[in-house]
Amino acid sequence: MPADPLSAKFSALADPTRRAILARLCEGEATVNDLAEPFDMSLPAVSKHLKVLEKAGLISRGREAQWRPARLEPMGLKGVADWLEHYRRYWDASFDRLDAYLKQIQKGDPDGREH
Amino acid sequence: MPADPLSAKFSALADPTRRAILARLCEGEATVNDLAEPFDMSLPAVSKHLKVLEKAGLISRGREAQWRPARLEPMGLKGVADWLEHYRRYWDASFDRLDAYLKQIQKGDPDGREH
DNA sequence: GTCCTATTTAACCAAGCGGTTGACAGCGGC
DNA sequence: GCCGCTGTCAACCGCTTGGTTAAATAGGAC
Repeated sequence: MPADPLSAKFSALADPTRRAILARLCEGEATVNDLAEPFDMSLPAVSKHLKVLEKAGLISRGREAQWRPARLEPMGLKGVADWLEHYRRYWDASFDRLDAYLKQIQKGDPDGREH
Repeated sequence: MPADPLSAKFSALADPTRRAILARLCEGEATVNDLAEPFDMSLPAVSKHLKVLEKAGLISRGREAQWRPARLEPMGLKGVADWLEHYRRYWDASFDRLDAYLKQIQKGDPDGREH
């Protein structure tokens, strides 16, 4: 893990291929070949993606004969979730306002003149 | 917003400077000069960071005379939170196991032989 | 108009990223 | 030992990123 784990995690997640790999790993362990199968991409490319995910602490890898299965690292995303949690109140509040507005419309007050 | 909003958001968040800017904007609107003040960085650099955040839908900007104040876009992070939510059960489960293990230790069963 | 402040644009640069191909290493089967 | 499979390493390439400086734009004050 680098000096700034949070940046590493966000950066790792900023790629659709890597997010798809994570989604696939929710179903259980997988080899590099398994993971590469859905993508139009060479094996070394997938291997690099796995290394990024591993360095970010989002997956871990085992060794069974010539296979190096990858698995989800369950606590990996917790740091991201904790960071996000500080901001939850902003979109919650915003959603509440939107919700109130929609209820106002239903009452036949589309301009929100009531407030 | 680009073709892949989620990637744009994660990518925008993968920079400590930009996360610090978001944190600062929690306290309210701020001008580019305000935002640049804590950083050892030129103004155009901050301006670029703001553009990244804006394109990711995490902030929006106004126009008041020659100032272009930035403010938090409340719903901006919701997409990220929704994506993360799918994975919550993984770290929750992991935490529960850790919790159970700690309780086991307290009971004087450090090797977890009970299970 | 002229000056001052706030901010963006343009051009540039070094470093990193995402991909490729080709060679190499680990391991089981024969 | 040798083949075949799985995976990584190394070198390379084009594009993006995060920063710089210098010049341009926008708007208020005078």
